[in-house]
Amino acid sequence: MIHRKRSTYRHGDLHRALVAAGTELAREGGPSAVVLREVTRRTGVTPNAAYRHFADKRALLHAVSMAAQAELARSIEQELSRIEPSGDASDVAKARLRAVGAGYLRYAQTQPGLFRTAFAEHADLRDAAAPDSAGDSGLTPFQLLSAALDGLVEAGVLPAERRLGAEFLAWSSVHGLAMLVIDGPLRGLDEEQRTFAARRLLEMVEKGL
Amino acid sequence: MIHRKRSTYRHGDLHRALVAAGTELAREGGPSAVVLREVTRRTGVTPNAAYRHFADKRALLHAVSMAAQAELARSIEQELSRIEPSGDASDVAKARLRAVGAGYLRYAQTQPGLFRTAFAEHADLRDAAAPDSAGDSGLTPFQLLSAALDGLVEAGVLPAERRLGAEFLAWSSVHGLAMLVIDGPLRGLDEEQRTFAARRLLEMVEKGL
DNA sequence: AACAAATGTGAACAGTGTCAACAATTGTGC
DNA sequence: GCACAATTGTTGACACTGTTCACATTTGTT
Repeated sequence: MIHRKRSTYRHGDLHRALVAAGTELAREGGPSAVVLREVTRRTGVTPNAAYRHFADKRALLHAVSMAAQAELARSIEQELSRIEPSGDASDVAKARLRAVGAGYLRYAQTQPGLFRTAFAEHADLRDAAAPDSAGDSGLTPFQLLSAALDGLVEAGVLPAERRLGAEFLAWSSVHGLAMLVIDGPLRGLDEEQRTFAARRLLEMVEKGL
Repeated sequence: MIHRKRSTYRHGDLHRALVAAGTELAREGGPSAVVLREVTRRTGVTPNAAYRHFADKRALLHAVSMAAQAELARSIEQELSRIEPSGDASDVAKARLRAVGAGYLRYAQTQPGLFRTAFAEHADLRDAAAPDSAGDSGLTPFQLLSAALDGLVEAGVLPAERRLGAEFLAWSSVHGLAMLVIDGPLRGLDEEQRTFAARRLLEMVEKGL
């Protein structure tokens, strides 16, 4: 067998390239669309090359999931940056919590494939604090939510004794709406209905927390 | 080629048998575990036999999903049957809404594989009203929730102007908690923490609706 | 310069969903 | 009764997937 010099040796940053290709696939078709052979195909490399950087297909998908969570974090951060510091501290604190929810929901609707990928493969609570899944601020979606809730307590809006486990309640509500809207039974709602449902839901959380 | 009499002809009710086998697979390993060839293997039939009853693998999975929703409905119904009619009508109405949520969450934790299957394949709002996904009472999970909310309005607990879209809010919260607990980042919570979170969540919904 | 580690390729295997052609059973019109 | 069509299953094949093992080539180390 003749072997000439290979041009595609030492790709340079194959790890990152594979994650990037997988992310694009997930963006278009969700977690099931990220198939190992297609990822390597798009990267211009042999299927087995992926095994030098990831133990499994699952490991690759996990990396893509982390990247998706980071994008989600940036969506939240963007929403947070919109709010202007008014005089009332409690109003600002409330606005920040709503911004977290709004950013979460906006990302789910804008990038349903990646959103589903972010939570498809079993993510641990450790992942929710891993730097891979953090946005530009260095905080993960979960940490951004926690910070908003802390702010609510500091501003005196939320009693301290209700703070414990509050992220679970807020997260559940928003996450559930996102899931039901993008591929659950609430799919097919038009833009107006969705924003209405989102607003009502965030009001419910604020009131019922 | 010699062809003798076949013993496995006219299975009788292959359609139902396939759904049953698929349901068992989903129960053990979630939606990804229901693989067409294994389903037919367990039913003692050739892979292609399934194509006489289902257009696709997706169609088979959809049927399993409907069956899972029916089981979910029965879990809710069981929880509803536990509540005794006390004197106060508003207390009963509130208890019924909590029962719907409790049955939902209990099923998600008891049968995570089937629960995930119920909402894995894109379910329409039509499916939420289809008789295939109804429990013994003839109502689907969504319809059971709607009925509970109607009861809340009748009892004067929930103002009528807040009734519109209320199922989406309640459903989102409970569904989100279920998802996060069974394979989301909230996995690993022990029994006590889960029931605590469930109680707090249902309180939040009742208060914030 | 010799050698080991890292990073890619090639060939192969079991397993999957699906299709086209065929066969056996069951039902139907005369 | 009986030819004939519809139903329901089987056989064989194909393209595709994730993964393993052996091998080749490049890069880093002593």
